[in-house]
Amino acid sequence: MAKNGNISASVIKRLPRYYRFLGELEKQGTERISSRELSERMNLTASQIRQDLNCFGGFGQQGYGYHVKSLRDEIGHILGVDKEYPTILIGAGNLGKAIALHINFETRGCRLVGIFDANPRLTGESVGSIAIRNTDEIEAFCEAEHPVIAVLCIPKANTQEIADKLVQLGIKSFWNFSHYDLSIDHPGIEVENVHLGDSLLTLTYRTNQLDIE
Amino acid sequence: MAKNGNISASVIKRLPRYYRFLGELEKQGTERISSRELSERMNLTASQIRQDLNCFGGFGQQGYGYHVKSLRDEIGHILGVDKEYPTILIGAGNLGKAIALHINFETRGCRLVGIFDANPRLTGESVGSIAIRNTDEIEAFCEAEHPVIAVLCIPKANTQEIADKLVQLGIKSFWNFSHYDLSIDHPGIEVENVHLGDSLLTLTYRTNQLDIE
DNA sequence: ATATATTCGTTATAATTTTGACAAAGAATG
DNA sequence: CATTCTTTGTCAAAATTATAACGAATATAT
Repeated sequence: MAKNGNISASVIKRLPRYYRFLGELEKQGTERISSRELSERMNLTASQIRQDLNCFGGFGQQGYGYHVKSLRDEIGHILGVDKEYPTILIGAGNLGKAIALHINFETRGCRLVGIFDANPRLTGESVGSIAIRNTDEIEAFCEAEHPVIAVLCIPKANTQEIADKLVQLGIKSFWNFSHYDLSIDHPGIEVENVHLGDSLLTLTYRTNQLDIE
Repeated sequence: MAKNGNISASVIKRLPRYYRFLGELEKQGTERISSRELSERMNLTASQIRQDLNCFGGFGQQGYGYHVKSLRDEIGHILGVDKEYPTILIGAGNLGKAIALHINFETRGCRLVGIFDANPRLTGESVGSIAIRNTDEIEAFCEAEHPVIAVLCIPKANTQEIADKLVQLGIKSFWNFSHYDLSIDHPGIEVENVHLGDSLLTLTYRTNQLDIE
């Protein structure tokens, strides 16, 4: 049933959104849904939904549609929400703290196990239930806990250096919030750069266009 | 020179990144750069860079390349970094505060002029140099200050309702961090949904693939 | 001053992504 | 139980996006 070949990035980017919408439907008690109805709610085409889902398998049934709970479970499994990748966060400034508190890592296959900051005055302070450790403890921590994912909320100047070091320590994936385009040439390392500033700038552009047109 | 027709979203999304890289080059004292050299630094093709830039005008010169400072200024102008759109932020929780402090609004054409939260215990508290006001003051504030952009850092349950109200009060653009896909049907309203959870989930997926393949 | 090398802007080609069409499978109806 | 309706999965077409190719303009070197 699973015909997972290699899935394009465009499809992958839509999966979490399907997962969310199906979650809402499930919460509302909806048992089944057709691609047409889902497409209306999500503001895309039914054809695209069917084609996206068929990258992974025939989850639907002709004349019926999709069973909401089963489909959501399938997509969740594909995304890996049932994993528990040990995750560390580097940089406990405003953004780092907010990410640590605001993001539900557990429901996304991650378990936040450590927070680090270079500022010794933060050492010992807690963010939620997790104590902030000093950056120089990272190495020992990694050797003991083997984290797989690192969230980077650090200034751009240090980012490449720290990331390279973390690769040596076994980190496989980076969720990078620093104002720096991280790229790691090693194969088998994944990077997700989040550029909030870029996101805002595209909105400024579009706001600007409203006035012009 | 400016042949700005209607530019595709794919191009727009790359502009802030060009702007950043050119800023770095300028800071390093680089005066000129060719599309080839820039493409190597940015990890895309020279052809794409030339085609992207030519959506807006011929900023380069054969045999020379692009003048870094001029090109950066042009792109900045296109994006609207020289604007001063009055911007308000709703929701002064962890994420809202972090965004207010962490994002440099001024360099992106925005001026953060007000922060609001429904929790009365936060009223009067300050984030950076801006006092938190109670949500019920939004209406009067908008009538006095005419903000154009709203940053939403609020729970998903209230998002649509608050956004609709803000549209009535003259807000044109939304930078939406709530776990809700905001869509406004009015023409002339722009929405940039930022789904940090979705971003993490795509990383979980890719981390998962590393193990499988 | 001439020749050679660079590099852009633009057009053509290729690749990717999205949309549309329709047969087949199953559900609903009378 | 046969008929009609719904809706999927899949294939084909269209649209979009990215890459390559190349003439023309300019810089650099001899």
